[in-house]
This record gives sequence, C-alpha cells and structure tokens, in this order.
Amino acid sequence: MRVSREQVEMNRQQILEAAGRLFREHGYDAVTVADVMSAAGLTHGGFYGYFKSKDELIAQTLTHVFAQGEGGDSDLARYASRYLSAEHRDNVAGGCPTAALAAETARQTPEARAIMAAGLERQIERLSAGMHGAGAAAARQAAIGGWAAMVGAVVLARLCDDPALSNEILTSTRAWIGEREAPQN
Amino acid sequence: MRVSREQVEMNRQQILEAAGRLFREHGYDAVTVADVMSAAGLTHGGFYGYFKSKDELIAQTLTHVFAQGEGGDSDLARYASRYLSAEHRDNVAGGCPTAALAAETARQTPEARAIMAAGLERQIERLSAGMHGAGAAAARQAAIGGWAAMVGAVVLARLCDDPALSNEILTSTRAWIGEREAPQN
DNA sequence: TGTACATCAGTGAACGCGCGTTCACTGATGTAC
DNA sequence: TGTACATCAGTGAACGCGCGTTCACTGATGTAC
Repeated sequence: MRVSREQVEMNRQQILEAAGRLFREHGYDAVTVADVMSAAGLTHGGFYGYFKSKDELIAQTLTHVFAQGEGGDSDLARYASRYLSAEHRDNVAGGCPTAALAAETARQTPEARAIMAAGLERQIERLSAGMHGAGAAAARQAAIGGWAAMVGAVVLARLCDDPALSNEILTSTRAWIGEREAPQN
Repeated sequence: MRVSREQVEMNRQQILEAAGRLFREHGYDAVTVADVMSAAGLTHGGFYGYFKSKDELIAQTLTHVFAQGEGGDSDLARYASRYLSAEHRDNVAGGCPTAALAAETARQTPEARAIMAAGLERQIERLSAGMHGAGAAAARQAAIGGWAAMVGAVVLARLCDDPALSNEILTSTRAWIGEREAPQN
C-alpha cells in the first residue's frame, strides 16, 4: 500500500533514528535489518526501497547521528562535565556514537570509517576553538588529549559492573582533565 | 585420530592464541569458530572437545590474552610511550585487548565483561603503584585519567585513514599526558 | 618389554536456524484528462 | 473539481548462504596384562 511522500520522508527518519539507537546499544552485527525496520514500525521487506544494503544503512545512520549530535558546548570543562556524567554513561542508545561504536566502525566499510573520522576531526576543531588562553597548537593538543580521555573513560566506565569503580573512572577522569586545563595560564 | 596429551595442551594454546589475534583484529561476531580452528591448524568439528560454546571461548581467550599481556612497565610515561606508538596502533591483532574489544565486550556475557573489568582494575592498580611523588588518591586519579586517555587515543588513531591525523592523536595525547605528570611535584 | 584392547582427539558431513536480500503482489497515492 | 488509471511504498513469503553446534566414524594413543 503506497503512502504519501511526507510519510516516506518520515519513515526514512524513523528508520535512521531506530538504527542509530539500536546500533549504539547492540553494535552493528547484532542488529538485523528486520530489527531496525520493526523498531521503525515497518516490515523488513520494505528496507530496500530506502537503502541498497545494510552497509549503506550503517553509513547513512552514522551521518544522521553525527549531524544531530554536533553543535554542542565547545568549552572543554563544561563539555566533559556532561560527557563524563552517569547519565551519559547509562544512555548508550542515545549517547556519543564514538564511545559506542568507534572500534567497530574501524572494521566497517571505508565509507563508514570516513564518516566517523570526519566527525572526529570536527570535534577536535570545535574543542580547540573553545580553548581559552592558549596558543593554537597547545589548544589543539589539549582538545585531542581531553577528547581521547573522555572517549576512553566512557568506554571503560560502561565495561564495569561495579558501580563504584565505574563512577570513579568518570569522576577521576573529569578531575584529571580539569586539573590539566585550569592552571594552564 | 587421537593425539598425545602434550599435543592436546599445545592445540589448546594454539586455539587461544589464534582466537586472541582474530578477535582483536575482526571483533567477536566477525570471527567464526571455523576461522579460529583453521588458524590453529585444526578442523572445526574438534572445537567442542575444547570449549562448550563460542561464548566460553571468548571468556577463556580474554583470560589468556590478559594473562600474557600483564606485568609490563608500571611507569606511566614509559608505558604511554609504547602504548601510544605507531607500532602498537598498527598491531591490532597483537595489541591491547581493551583498545580493540572493550566496547564490544561490554555487550558480551557477564563472564566476559567481568574478566575484562578485572583486567582494568589490575591495570589501574599497576599504574597507580608506579606513580612517583604523589599521594595515593592523586596517583590513582592520574592512573585512571592517563589510562582512559591512552585507550581512547588508540581507538581514535585506528579509526583515521589520514596518517597525519592518526599520528597527531598519538603524539598529542602522549605529550598531554606527559605535561600533566612531569611538573606535578 | 611386548602385545591386545579400550579410549578418545580429530575429521568432515549434516542439522537447524537466522541472516541479508529478492520478489510477486496489494492497495493507497498521485496524475492526466 | 471529478474520475480513471498508472505509479510505487509497503507486505510477507521465499531464496541462498553461512553460522554454531552435533554426531558417527577413524585411527593413533594410552593402558592392562
């Protein structure tokens, strides 16, 4: 049964939204095309009217998730405060795609790798630009170091079953980044 | 054809060794039981004489890889120097299991999670113990922050197709960790 | 120490099963007059 | 504006295929005498 053009566009967004959440939560391999379509309220057969393969869905989903996730705070300390929160750690499906999927994406198609790598470069530039009171080179270095620490900390915090250790990783990394930044100038 | 007891033990080690390399390089899902057995020089049918499931192989492989990877340098700066090298970045199959598999392991069985989480706790303790000229709490905080930054940096560096950006992530993170540590006392 | 037999590690075919993908069909939408 | 028809988004069954796992069989190893 044919649906309206607006409905088609809405369905496309629903599919990308569902895929974004499912991929972050379970990884690319564990999520099936049928899972995504079902979460979007459709049946699996219609998938290939929207995408020509699961790999294309992965690439377009990454583009979609990065597009809506960017434009946040460019101040490192404030960004880290939210990034290294228990809320973000516990919100895998709606959280940072890099923390959830970077290692797996490195094994995906060149297209998927390139999309995430481009997001990484923009993130470094955003955090560099928000760094106050430091030269451009020092700012970029601090942006890279701080971003690496944030991503690593969330990955490690999500691995821990012990909530005390998990929380310690978040708060210690946050403090560690803060110490590095504050007394700089 | 039955083989000797020593051969059985050697085969077991070969299977764990092959699984360790293949899982780190390709991820758990992309590596099949037949891939592992073939890499170990055996046929897939014999697998269940060694392990009762693929999940058990994953857990025992993590134990094996962590066991042989630990006992390294406990000085943060020297450890970071090797960890954040191009050699380590390019050696996924033989490199740090946490950088290669942490996010995926968080989605595996409780047993696999627990094994990697235990490795994380030991790593934090090792780096804390190697921290000179700081109180116990500050040492542990620096160990956690430094370790998170190292893991994050290797994950991000492996994602980049652009070698300049990839190298920059490694060297900037290394410098950033070094700055934080050296002028401390 | 040698021999006969029981054990069991390894083999490879076979099993369900679920995956990505395809396709004939349906019926609401969009369009031509 | 209304009507008749063409279009095409969505459905669900079906397709190969490869996966984890099982199993009957083989033949070298280990053991009892």
